[in-house]
Amino acid sequence: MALYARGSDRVTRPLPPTARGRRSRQALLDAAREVFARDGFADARITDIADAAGAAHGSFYRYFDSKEEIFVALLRDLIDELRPVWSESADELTDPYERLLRANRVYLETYRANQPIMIVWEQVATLNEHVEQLRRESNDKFAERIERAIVRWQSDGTADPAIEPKTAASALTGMLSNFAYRWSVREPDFDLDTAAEQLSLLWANALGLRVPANHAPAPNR
Amino acid sequence: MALYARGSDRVTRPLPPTARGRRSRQALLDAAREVFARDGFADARITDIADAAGAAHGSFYRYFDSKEEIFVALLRDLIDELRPVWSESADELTDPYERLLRANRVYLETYRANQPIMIVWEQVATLNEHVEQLRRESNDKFAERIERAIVRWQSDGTADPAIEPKTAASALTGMLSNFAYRWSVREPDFDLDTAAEQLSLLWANALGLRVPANHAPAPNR
Amino acid sequence: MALYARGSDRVTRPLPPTARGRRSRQALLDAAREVFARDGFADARITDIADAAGAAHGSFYRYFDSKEEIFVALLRDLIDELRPVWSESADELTDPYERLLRANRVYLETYRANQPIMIVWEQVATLNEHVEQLRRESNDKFAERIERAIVRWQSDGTADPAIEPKTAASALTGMLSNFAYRWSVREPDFDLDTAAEQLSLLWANALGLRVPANHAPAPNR
Amino acid sequence: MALYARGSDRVTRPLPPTARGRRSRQALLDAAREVFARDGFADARITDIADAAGAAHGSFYRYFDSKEEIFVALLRDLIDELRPVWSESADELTDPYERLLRANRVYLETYRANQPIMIVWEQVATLNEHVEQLRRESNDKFAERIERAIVRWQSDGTADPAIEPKTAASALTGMLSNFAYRWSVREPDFDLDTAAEQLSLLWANALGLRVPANHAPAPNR
DNA sequence: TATGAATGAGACTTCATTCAT
DNA sequence: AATGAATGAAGTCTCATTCAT
Repeated sequence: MALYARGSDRVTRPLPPTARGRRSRQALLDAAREVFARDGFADARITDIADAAGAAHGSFYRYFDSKEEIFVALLRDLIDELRPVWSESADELTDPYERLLRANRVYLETYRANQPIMIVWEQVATLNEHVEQLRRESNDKFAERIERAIVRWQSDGTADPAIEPKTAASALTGMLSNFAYRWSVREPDFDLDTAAEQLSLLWANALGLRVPANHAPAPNR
Repeated sequence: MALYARGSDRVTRPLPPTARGRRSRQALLDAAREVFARDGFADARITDIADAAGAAHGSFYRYFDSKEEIFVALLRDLIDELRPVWSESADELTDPYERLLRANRVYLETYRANQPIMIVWEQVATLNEHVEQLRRESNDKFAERIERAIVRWQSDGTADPAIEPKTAASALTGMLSNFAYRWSVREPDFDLDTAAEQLSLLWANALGLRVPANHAPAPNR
Repeated sequence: MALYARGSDRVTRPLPPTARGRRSRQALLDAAREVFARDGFADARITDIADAAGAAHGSFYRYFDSKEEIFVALLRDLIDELRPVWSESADELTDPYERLLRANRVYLETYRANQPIMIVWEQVATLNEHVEQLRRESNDKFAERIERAIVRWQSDGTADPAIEPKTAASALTGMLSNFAYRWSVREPDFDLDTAAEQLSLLWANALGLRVPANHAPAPNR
Repeated sequence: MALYARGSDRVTRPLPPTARGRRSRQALLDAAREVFARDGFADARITDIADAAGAAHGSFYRYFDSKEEIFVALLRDLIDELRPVWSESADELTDPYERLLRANRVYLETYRANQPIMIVWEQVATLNEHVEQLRRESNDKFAERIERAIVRWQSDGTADPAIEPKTAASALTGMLSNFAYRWSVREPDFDLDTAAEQLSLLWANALGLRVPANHAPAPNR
């Protein structure tokens, strides 16, 4: 298949030299996002993508070698848009719960904003090694950020020392993404605020963090 | 949703009347499980299934109309094998944590025992409405069991009353299944005991349950 | 294919020796008529015929070798039912027009009573040599009867001597059958009396026969 | 029914944009006419059509979706060729019989010139709704022309007023087409002149038109 | 660069017919 | 005589990819 350079850099073909070429390439990418979102990966046909881009069938192959390749290129863009999710936020909220809540909100918001393509990403990850790896890296970045936070909180004495940070980070971020997926599929209009609070509560509890009184929802029932 | 008749009769077509026919059908099912596990759904060819069953090409169609249909029939069998996961266990462990731990272990064990086909199920669920529904039903049964338990524990005063049981049950069972999936894909030989304990700890904490001292792992690091 | 003995006798397999066998055979024939009428020849499947007869798939082949064979057997029965159409009627109506009218009525009635299978016969005749021959024979018998009548009428001085009897008989019986077909397909409930009278009028005129005043419809418009 | 755009554009898919494409499409149409004429509709295989056109298997599907579709496209061309049959002729022959004779001759000539494909058309019409409709439209145009003529002749006092024009037109054109079909199948080399005269005589008589003495064949026998 | 035509491997299905019980 | 399972040839259709213009 495609060959990878070390680390996270992939061999990518250079962008087209002419402006016209770059426009065509971008049109294909835009069209692809639309078509994948609508039809899923398996059912998307290259013809449809070319049609949607207003390009001839054969033009596709000037820019991309295969359906997989354009999908990966698409994901690169998407991953950039997801950066806020896993990048250490610059702001310095001191309260751990507040930070969790913010992170979870951002995650859910981003997921929802990109729902259809996120779902397809999920699908393709199960079918394609390369895409799986991209997802894993993206997941991992988020998980590593959480893992580092857990370690910090444990050394602060803020978090339950019995927790194994790596496992917990993986499990909790998994909980989040799985939740986002399930609810997107079932009830695309779920109430984001409530969901973010409940999930944050579960996280905080799970890690043994203290939840500020003003955030503890009214007792149930 | 789907209603089952008693015993081995399922809705959909009746089993073949002769023993020979039933043997053939079963051979196809066994072959299908093998082929799906090996090739995934999309790459599995009906020809391969027939071949693996030692049957002629066209014989497949005497018993199943399509790849999807045999896959669903296969899942029906699998779901029966998963019953212990979501059926209320008869035993009367009184300690909530103990019960969580047991449930999580059973889940992980079952998942691992059926790893390849579980992974394919996960994949197909994203591609196919009918299969997605089967998965959802299976998930829901487990989640409902957990939800009932949370409600009980909240009324006991054992669990955090701020937790919304339905959301929590969905999130926590999702965490479990996502974890099982991720680890199966990455490290099929992960240590099941440790994983079960860590996950149970997270669950217990998340719900506000007390963890018996003998189960709290040694402090980290 | 099947071998024919001389003349109109065909080699036919003997009827089954046991009563049960004969019943099965007949059930298949009845079922075939129904299925052919419903689905046409090309779309009728042997399975369907067997099913409709309440017989097992394989039983069909004990009695018939192929779809064609059962169709021909079916036509044999049908042709018997059509005998009144082409057999010289015993009664001695003296008036030529009266005899035409009667013949045409009988034809249309018979056609209509057997519409669906007649239409299929028409279809199969275009596809299958053997069936075409049966139809031709059936047509020819009718045409020959008409031809003989024309000759008689011409020697009587009742019919236009310029008419070539063979061509006319073929053309006019063709007109009749084509009319029956067209109207069956378009307006299965066409008014038979009116049609018979108009057609007879055309025949009589064409042949130069005198139409009795009481049969001449009121002038048009 | 179906509306045609001007010139060679038909409803349904637009013609290929490039000359090469149009050549390929036409090659397939030509090949199809040949294959259908040789094998009939049911036995014609798409593969054979592609082969006969010197095209690859899959190329067929760039231009036509199915065997039926190409057959219909073929008929559209054929119907254009049949136009002289049903279009009111410009010439002003005053004698009704002369006009009948000319119309019948044109019909028989055209039928004979396109014999093989006409026969297949006849066959397919019995199998396929769409084709049946095309045939009906074509028939109807001819019948309507005759119907108008009958009405005219009746108001002239030239034709038998007892005739119902619509029925007669349908019956007589049916006679013609049936005759053409029967004789094409049986004796492809029938004598066209004689047939045309006999048929015209029958028509003229049937309608009560006077036949010019020079056209009345010598008395029979 | 762009276009759209051409290719052909590959999978799916159907169903008449044969066979074992 | 009857049953229903098994067979496999035959044909359809799709679509990623290559090519000629």
